[in-house]
Amino acid sequence: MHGMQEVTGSIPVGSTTLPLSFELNMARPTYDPAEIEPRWQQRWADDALHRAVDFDQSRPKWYALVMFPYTSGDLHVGHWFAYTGPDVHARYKRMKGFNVLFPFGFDAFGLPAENAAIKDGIHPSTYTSANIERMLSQLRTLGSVFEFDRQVVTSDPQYYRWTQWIFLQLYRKGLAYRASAPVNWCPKDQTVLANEQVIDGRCERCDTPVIKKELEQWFFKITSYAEELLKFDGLDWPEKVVTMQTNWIGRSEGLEMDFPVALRAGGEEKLRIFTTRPDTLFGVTFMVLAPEHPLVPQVTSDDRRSEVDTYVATARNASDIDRQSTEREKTGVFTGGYATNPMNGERVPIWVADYVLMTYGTGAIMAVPAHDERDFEFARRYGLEIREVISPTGEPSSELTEAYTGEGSLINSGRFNGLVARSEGIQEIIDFVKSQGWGEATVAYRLRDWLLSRQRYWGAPIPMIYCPDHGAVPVPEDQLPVMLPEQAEFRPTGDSPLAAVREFVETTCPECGGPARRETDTMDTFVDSSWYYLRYASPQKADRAWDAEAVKFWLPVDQYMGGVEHAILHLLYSRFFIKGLRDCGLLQFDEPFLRLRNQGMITYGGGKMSKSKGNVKAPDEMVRSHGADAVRLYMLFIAPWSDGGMWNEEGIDGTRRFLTGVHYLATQTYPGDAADEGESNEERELLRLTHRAIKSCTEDIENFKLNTYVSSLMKLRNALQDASRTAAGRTMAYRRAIDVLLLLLAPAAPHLAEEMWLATGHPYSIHQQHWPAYDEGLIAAEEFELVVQVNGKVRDRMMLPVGVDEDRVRQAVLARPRVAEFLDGKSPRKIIYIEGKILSIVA
RNA sequence: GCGGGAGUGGCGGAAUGGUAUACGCGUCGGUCUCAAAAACCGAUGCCCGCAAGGGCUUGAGGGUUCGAGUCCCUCCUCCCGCACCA
Repeated sequence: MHGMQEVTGSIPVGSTTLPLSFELNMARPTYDPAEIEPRWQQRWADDALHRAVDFDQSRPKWYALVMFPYTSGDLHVGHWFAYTGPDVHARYKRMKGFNVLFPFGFDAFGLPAENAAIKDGIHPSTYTSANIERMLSQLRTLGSVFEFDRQVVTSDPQYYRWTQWIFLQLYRKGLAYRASAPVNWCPKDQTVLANEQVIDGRCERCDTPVIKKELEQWFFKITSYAEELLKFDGLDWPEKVVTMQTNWIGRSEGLEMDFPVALRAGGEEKLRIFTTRPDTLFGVTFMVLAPEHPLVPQVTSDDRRSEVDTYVATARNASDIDRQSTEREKTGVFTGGYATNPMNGERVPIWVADYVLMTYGTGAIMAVPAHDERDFEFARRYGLEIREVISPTGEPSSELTEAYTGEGSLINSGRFNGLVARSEGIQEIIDFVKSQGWGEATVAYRLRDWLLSRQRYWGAPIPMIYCPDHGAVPVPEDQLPVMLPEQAEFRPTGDSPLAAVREFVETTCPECGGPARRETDTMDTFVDSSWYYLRYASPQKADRAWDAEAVKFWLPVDQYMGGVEHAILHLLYSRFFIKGLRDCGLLQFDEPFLRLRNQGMITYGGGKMSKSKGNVKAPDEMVRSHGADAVRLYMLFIAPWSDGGMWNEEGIDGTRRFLTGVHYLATQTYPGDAADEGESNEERELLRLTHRAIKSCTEDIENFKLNTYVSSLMKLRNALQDASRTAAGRTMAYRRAIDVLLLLLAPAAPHLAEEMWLATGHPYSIHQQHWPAYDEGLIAAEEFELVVQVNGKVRDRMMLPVGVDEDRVRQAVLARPRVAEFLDGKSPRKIIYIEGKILSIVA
């Protein structure tokens, strides 16, 4: 025994006094996580306890997925925080009777490995496999139920072979194409940068402002799905993510319309513009072309030529931060050319200015300074005319000090005067423009096609061959994978590293057998991650990307969990892939992820943990000193899973104490002689709090409110500890309550729960038990505490039987001396009774 | 600028319009100990009061209500996303 000393006495509990016997000075026997945790992990792995069963029709399936990590180094507590919640949820779903698929893999291609390779002179593949080993061993110590048998690694040739195959399917469908485009270029590192490597217009690595460079690139035609990607019907996604994607796609309805322009060389050309405000057409006082617009040279007059050329050259070389800043004063030059506004026949000057983007709409605008803030600013600066065509009063304003973008009616607009701006005005003018054949209603999207080629080494080679006679030819499918050559100079030189590997580049044309060159660019890693969740359905399949039946069985993903930083790119790309592959006839569903849940971020030392920032906190030491169960509970308890927060490990003692307490209750009171089942008040009370705990734990896990799930477990433990010191501690209800505590604890602290399950005389394994059910009828108490308010303040409380009728409540309350005191002789003007809760008296 | 989210004890946080501060950390007191740690027991929002008790309190200010952390209006602060998108 453990120096236990029995003391008897009494403590007041509520209004009654209960007999009591409790232990003093008891150093609680603790348990050794280092002994029990690895033991159970081994046993569960040997028994394949958590294996998903393909084609099992006897249970509902549940495909739970966490976003797979980059192989950039050790797992840190941020990863653990992210994975513990989903792990608990998956375990819970298994106990609820689901056939759960919960796989894990690694996003292994990409810049982290390449950068480490450049820095330390290690080959990216060596670096990557070392990290994978390390991360896997950490995940095992966490006691997670990820199914590692289905592991997917994107840099494995048996995986990227199918990434290349998918590229070819999309290419054949016309969804992948090659075109010249401006890309991000870092002048210092002499390399192209991925969009996500450009932070606020600067190179992520050297902080140099990035410029645009024109290069031949590969694109996926995601824009042809812009409209469908705006639909989220049937998806249970966070509002925030839906909004972000919707804004990113940026749908705008408007008018495309031609303005005739006289060319310098003689003749006439049509300048096409896009506007969302056709109702302001009579307010056009100038036109603006983007510097890259093809008509610029043709409309520029001889006397303006040198100035225009200089401006265009400067704009092309300007860095993104300079060009995109809204703070900067707008600049531009007059071309000397003129366009005609078909609406009123007026001649309007054509300017070039870099506030107009070649990449949106048609790269040209009609400027209406009176009703557009940007045009207003520009007109002010260059002394251009500002003509009001919309007025809130219907009368011209005396002076415009800023662009008026509000409601009003049309003025100075010929036959359209008096129409309501926006709604009516837009419609009528579009109809008129259409009837004249000047243009038509269109929809513009902010979304651009997905630039997928990278001039980088560590990625899947794009499976194309260039033949002098046959042009771009796809690599035949039976020649996949196009292997990434092991030896290559991957330091950035400004050229694709693969271009320097002769054995790789030199090949023959699949069409004619003549000499040909391979494509030397590799694919963006977002391509790899756009389909990995399909591979999990049949990861070992050697002769195809996926087994159609397995995909049909498991997909779509029921619940996808990860950081909100992937709200746009990864999730949008994945949705595009599914729709594209569906249209290739390869899939029969429309959306990859039915339900999406985002965890919050764990910050440390003022920011997101990342290896490059050096503020990483590893969980390993905590696991050694407190055990995986305590760390798991702490991860759940530290903050709401969806919020995250600042890392702080001071509270870990609390979850460890809790587990020690559970261990104590389960070992010290079992096996004891339980008295026959009775119907005592204590037993009914135990039953009540047990069912109450089941209810709140169930609801909390369902809703991913995992911090309150843990606090419910703690409340139940506290209550059982109190009960253990009374006669109630020797009843069947108490023993059942201990069982329930262990079952409810099992998803969060799987090792201790299993150990105690056996220690209390149950058969292996607790993880194959059913999640306990609760009975609402048993939760209801027999008495309730009525709160009495007088004039809005709580003045008294009293115990009453449940179901007591209102008249009796009123009588009882009005008879109370404290109530009389606060009524101070006045008679109540109004009495409100909320059944079972509160009685509010207004005097 | 536009869009989204959030402001509650010393700290992390909890609260279907109905007892604000659950649960935990920390702190303080106690038990045990030569002592300390651990463990256990208890107290712990703030102010006044010996006490009984009273008053105040959810970023600020108004409003609706018998009753507001929660709903409405005005404002402040912080975080996240997009940002010259015509």
